[in-house]
Amino acid sequence: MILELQRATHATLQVLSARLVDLDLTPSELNALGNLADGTGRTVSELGAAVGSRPTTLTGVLDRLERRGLITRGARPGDRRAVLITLTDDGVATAAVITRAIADLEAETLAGLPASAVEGALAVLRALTR
Amino acid sequence: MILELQRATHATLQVLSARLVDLDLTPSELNALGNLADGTGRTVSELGAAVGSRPTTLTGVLDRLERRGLITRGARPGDRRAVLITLTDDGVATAAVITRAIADLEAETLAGLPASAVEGALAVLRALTR
DNA sequence: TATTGTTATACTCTATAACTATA
DNA sequence: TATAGTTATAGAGTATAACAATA
Repeated sequence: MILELQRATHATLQVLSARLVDLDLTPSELNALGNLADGTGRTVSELGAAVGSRPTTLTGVLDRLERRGLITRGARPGDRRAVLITLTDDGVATAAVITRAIADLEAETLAGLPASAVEGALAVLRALTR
Repeated sequence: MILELQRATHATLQVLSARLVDLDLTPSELNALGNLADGTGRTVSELGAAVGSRPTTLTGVLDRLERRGLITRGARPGDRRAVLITLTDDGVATAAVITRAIADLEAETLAGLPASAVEGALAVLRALTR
C-alpha cells in the first residue's frame, strides 16, 4: 500500500508538472500557489505548515514568486513580526490554472471508479495522514 | 483527493524517516535500498526507473552507499556498459530494517479499516499511477 | 524571554549537456 | 550511431544554527 502510495504520488506530480510546464514554476512554487489559491492570506509559518516546508525553505520560494509579481509580502495587523503572503491579480490567475489542472486530472482518473472505491481511498489516506 | 494523496505521502515519509533516523540515510538512499531489498541485482537504469530518479542523480546516491559498504557495483554479464548494483551483507541487513519499518507502519495505520476501504484505495492509487 | 521571519552554511536532489566505454 | 553510466555545472530543496525585529 505505502509503495503504491509513493508511486501514485510520483506519477501524479509528473503529469501535473508536465501539464503546467508553461507556467515555468518549480514543484515548491506550484505547491505554494496552489495552497494560496483560495485567496486568503497566510503567514509564512501557516503556509509552511500547509505545504510541508520550513520557513527557511519558503523564504527562497517566496522570493522568486514575489520577484515574478505573483505574491506580495505585507504586514499582518496585530503582529508586526508576521509576514502576510497575499496573491496578486497575476497570482490569482496563475493559482486558478493550477487548481483547474488538479481538478481535471482528478476527474479524469476517478471517472471509471465506483464511489465506494473513492470513499475507501479517502479513509485510507486520512488514516495515513494521522 | 490529490491533495489528500500528497498530504498522506508527506506524513508517511515523515514518520518513516523519523523511525529510521538511526540509519543516517537520506530519503533517496532509503528509497534505493528499499527497492533493492529483494536481493535481486539491478542496473543503474533499472533502479532509476523504479525509484523515479535519473542515472545522473543515482550516481551520487550510489557513491555514498558504496562508500558505506552497503552496495557494490559490478559488471553485468553480456553487456560491459551496464553496472549491476548488488546489496552487500550489511546492505541486506539495512534493507531488511527499512522493509520492516514500512510493513509495520502499514499494518498500524490500516488496522482499524475495513478490507473494502483498503481495496478501494488500491484501485484509486493504481488508477492514478496510470 | 519567546516568537517570526531572514540570513548563512553545508549538503542533497534535480536537470541539461558533455564525455567515456562499450555495443 | 546508439546506449550505459559518469562527470560538470547550475539551480533548487533541506536542515541547523545564528540573527534582527517584535511580542
